[in-house]
Amino acid sequence: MFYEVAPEGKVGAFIYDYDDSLLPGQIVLVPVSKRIVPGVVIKKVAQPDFKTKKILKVLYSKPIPKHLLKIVEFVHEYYLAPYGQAVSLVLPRGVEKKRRKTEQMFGKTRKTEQPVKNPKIPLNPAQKKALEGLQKAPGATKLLYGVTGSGKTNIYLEMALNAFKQEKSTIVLVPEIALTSQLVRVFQEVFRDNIVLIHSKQTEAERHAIFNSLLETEMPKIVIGPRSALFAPLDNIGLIIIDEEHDNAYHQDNPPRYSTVRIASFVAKTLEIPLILGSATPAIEDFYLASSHDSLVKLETKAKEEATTPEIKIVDFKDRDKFTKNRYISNDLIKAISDNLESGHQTLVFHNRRGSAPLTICEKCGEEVLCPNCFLPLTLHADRYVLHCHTCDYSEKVPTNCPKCGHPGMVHKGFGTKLLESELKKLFPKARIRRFDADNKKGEGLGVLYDEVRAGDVDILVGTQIIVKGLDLPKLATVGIVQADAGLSLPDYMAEERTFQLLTQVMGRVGRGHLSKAEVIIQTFRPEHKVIGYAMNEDYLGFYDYSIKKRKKSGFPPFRFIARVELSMKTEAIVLKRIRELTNQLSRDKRFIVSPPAPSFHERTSRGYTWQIIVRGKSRKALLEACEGLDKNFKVTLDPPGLL
DNA sequence: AGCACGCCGACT
DNA sequence: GTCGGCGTGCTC
Repeated sequence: MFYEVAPEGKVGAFIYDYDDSLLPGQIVLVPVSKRIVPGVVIKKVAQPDFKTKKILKVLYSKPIPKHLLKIVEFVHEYYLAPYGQAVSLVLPRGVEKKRRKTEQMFGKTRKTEQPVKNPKIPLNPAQKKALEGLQKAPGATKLLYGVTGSGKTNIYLEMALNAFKQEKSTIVLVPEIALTSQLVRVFQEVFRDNIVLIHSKQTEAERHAIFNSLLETEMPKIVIGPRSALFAPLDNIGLIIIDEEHDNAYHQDNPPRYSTVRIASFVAKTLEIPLILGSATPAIEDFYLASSHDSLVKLETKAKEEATTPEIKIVDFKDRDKFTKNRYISNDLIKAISDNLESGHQTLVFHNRRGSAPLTICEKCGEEVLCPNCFLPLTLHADRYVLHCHTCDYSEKVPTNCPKCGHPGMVHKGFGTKLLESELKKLFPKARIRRFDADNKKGEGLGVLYDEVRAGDVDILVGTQIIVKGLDLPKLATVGIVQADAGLSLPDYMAEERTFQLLTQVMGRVGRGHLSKAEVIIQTFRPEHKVIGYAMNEDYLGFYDYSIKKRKKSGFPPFRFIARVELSMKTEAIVLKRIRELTNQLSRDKRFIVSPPAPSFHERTSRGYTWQIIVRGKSRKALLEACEGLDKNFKVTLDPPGLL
């Protein structure tokens, strides 16, 4: 008998033969050229007119759930991903490996299960209304726009409980499990050991074991995990929840590039189950889609009344009178920090740039020190006195003389968290200052820091965006945003949305009802900028309105689909020639808007030059067809989560 | 991913 | 003319 099998890898689906009969979705081992790789049986086919190889082994007698096969098909078509890449999403890493015998994680029968006690989830009137709204909303995908502190988790719980009572499983997706301990805790209180957690610290073998148990079990489960948890091999899914649906972590940035929200929406539609997207700052795209499908539910009442509204102060960076004590830290922020030190409160100093200085240039000839591999500027790390590449990890000693003209005067431009840390140390020598960003060593995890900060062992916390996701710091009185407009001038239609979300998140660290004092100090070169205004007023709806009009006018998502087409070649001349030819060719098709060629973010690598164009079209089908026909040298990314 | 094939420059 | 560099395309 002959079967179409999609093997893992950068290949399509092939036809093999096998003596016994097989079911679509069975995981098998097949030979592909000289390698042996795992793959999934797609379907039975007629004998082809070429000689086929044999399926070597059947790894699982039970096929993976049908919706996972449909996901493979969907990702293949919707993102133009090779079958093999799509398959890699639904198989755990190392399925082909033999594992030592492990304890069954949970049994097949009801007896071994800890029953859920009959819990009553307290819902306030606003939450009840929102729940009803979600239940009534048409279609599968629904957006729960709930302001911070409105209690979205209780609604998730109630819906998951309803599904559970009907013997159905729920998948709860969170951006990063480490930062979601609160959500996990409340779910555990209700569902006990019916919860299956997936997190990044699990080993390949542990994940494999989880895969096996989920595939085997017939009991309803609550699977909580990052984006990959969407591919849990559950047969009886009744509900999918994506918390903080706007979060960047829901986009996979290595191939196959996909949006978790888009795939989940597809799954919900095919299984005819609800998908709940929850956020206080939904992605502009998703808010638009939800409101035009009448599936938007608003929850605008805060559950806890004690929460204090923060006092917000804007400091114009251009006004040097406000920076007489320090170049980067305003007098207002310095005053706030000293007040907090006196009263035993904490201050968070936020700046989304690591290192000491992002640029090192020769003061005479202007030569920039670049990474020899990536050709991107090297960042100064003054504590170790090295220049470091944040892209490839290359590092070198700081040159004393210009590598080009030999002039003995290199200057460092710009500033990062390490510089802020040392400035703060000078200003407050007695304060306990802690910096936290991606430069921290392994083992110095967020958890350790979090405990330290909660215990009150830290006075001033300096950090980048990794510090601000979901932390609840009871002694935090002031948040200082060092340069709120950093990132607003990037040539990317997503730049404003990302800045708004980041600012909202940073500001949200304060005023959570622990202290009577809650203060945000926003330093910016552009105090008049609309986005900063919406963020400081916590006006998501205003920001949405402003953004959607802009998107409509300029023809960006959700009004057009985007494809980014990149070309890498060894010489710049050839790249330019060929990408210009492509631009002209695509521009002739009136269904597309083609941006002029621009150097990619990683413009030069040691292997060559990369340029890109952005193609936009109202019809995804037309866009897919145009991209499908391109020469293989062109690398296509559909729906890139940004242009850079 | 890994490997064969084939086109082009360098060299005995 | 031959060796080998690597760019290109295929794997059922």
